[in-house]
Amino acid sequence: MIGIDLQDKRPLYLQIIEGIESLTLKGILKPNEQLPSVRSLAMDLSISPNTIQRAYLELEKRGIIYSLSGKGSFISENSAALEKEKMAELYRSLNEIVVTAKTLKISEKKLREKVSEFYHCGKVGDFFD
Amino acid sequence: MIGIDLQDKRPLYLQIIEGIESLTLKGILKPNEQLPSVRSLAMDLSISPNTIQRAYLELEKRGIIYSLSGKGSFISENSAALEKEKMAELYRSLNEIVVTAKTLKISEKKLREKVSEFYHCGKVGDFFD
Amino acid sequence: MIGIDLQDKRPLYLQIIEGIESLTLKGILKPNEQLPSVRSLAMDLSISPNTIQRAYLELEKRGIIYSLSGKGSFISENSAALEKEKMAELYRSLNEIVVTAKTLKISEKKLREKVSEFYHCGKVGDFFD
Amino acid sequence: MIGIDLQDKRPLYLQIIEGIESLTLKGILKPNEQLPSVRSLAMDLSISPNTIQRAYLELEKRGIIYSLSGKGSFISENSAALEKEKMAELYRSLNEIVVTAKTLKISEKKLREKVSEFYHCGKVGDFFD
DNA sequence: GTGGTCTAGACCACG
DNA sequence: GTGGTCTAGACCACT
Repeated sequence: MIGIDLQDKRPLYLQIIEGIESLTLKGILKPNEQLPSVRSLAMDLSISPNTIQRAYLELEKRGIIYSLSGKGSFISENSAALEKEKMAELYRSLNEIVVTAKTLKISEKKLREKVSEFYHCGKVGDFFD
Repeated sequence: MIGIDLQDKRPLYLQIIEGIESLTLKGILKPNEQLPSVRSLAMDLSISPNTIQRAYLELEKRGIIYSLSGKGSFISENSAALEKEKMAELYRSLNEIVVTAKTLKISEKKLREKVSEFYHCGKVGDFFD
Repeated sequence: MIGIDLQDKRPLYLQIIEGIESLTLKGILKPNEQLPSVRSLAMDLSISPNTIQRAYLELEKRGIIYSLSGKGSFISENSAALEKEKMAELYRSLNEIVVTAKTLKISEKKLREKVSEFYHCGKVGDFFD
Repeated sequence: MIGIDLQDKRPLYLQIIEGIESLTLKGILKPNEQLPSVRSLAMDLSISPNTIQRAYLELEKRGIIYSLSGKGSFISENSAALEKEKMAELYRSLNEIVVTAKTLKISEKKLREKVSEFYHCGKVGDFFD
């Protein structure tokens, strides 16, 4: 379900978080759906259960999932909040890029063209499947 | 000339590198201009000379500056190369963002509008003064 | 595994880099094999961990090794690239020597004879054991 | 007469030494010929007289030149010694290269071919004129 | 004075 | 335990 890249410089627990967030955004993981247990996911990905635990804890803190002791972890219902958060983050990045582009004297027109180009034939570098 | 942000998560030496690259791109630092010495910049920024040294070393390997033992460090001449490098990097980031935007179901139109908006009233998050 | 020579004029970190590159070329270090940790190698060689760290960092930038924070450092897989790089470097040196030999009026024949001589009974000045 | 390269990593005084040695080897500077004075050569090359002084001192120690106080510096007569020294140095380098070539599994035949190739069409990277 | 190398500590995030 | 960053000193060669 989630793919992790050991060569990736980002910490493993973050890759897992982003993987689950991504699956939730795409609607593959639905509200109240049960996540794999810490131990089984650790087995699947061949990494330490500690790392999974940490990811689940952080996801709970972010409100993406909720855990019921003895029962497991589940996707929470407020996926709308997640979506808003992600969009805000994306616009912040976009703003930064546009500002940098200006200092590089890239025209607004050129920038908008590039957006369209990438929108239709952008190569994906996705980490999840 | 260069400001550093201790709150920033990025390592100090990277902030210095990007600061000097930025000043070079903006034409504030001109080819063959002498940079502050390792020690004096360290004093100015109240950080260890070692950290400055590391930044200068990396800048030299990137071809942004050249250092002469016993004389000082200087901006190198091929700043055109730097500009191209930075543009490639920027387009890579933009591509990534556009792809993410698609998965968030943001329309191409909306994206282009945001670009224009940021282009004209983008708040700057600059590191220099 | 690696020996360093304090008498050698070249900086320690370079000796370490070349030591590991050499062991990799010779196939003694294999792809994905784990290197000694920064601290343990520092202890072994009785030098500062900082110096090892610097060498590992440079090796990673050269693509010889990859480092995973919290896990360790490993030989990377594209050792073919390393071999090509080393060969180009060697031919460059050889070219320089031949040119110098010409200014010293050493004949082509003499030079080729010397090559054969060294090829069969060349004394090694190796840094490893 | 001598060209120096400020960008070259080798110290200036060494570049001057090698420049004069090279001119001597080529027969351009003849035994007992007077060298430019420290001050005038410093002017010519736009560098500090200290640096020239250091080069001349070292050349005298090596027996390449001799100085008469109040009269100037002159090429000494034993240029044969210089030539032998340079040849020994060259063969040492060649030996080193051949040994390295063996570890790279370059055949003796290939190496001899390369020598001939470079001998006839070697691109020069000379520092003197 | 300059850059280049090195030491012997330290703290952090990660697994 | 690991690598990554940083400090506050030091010494060297060079100009």
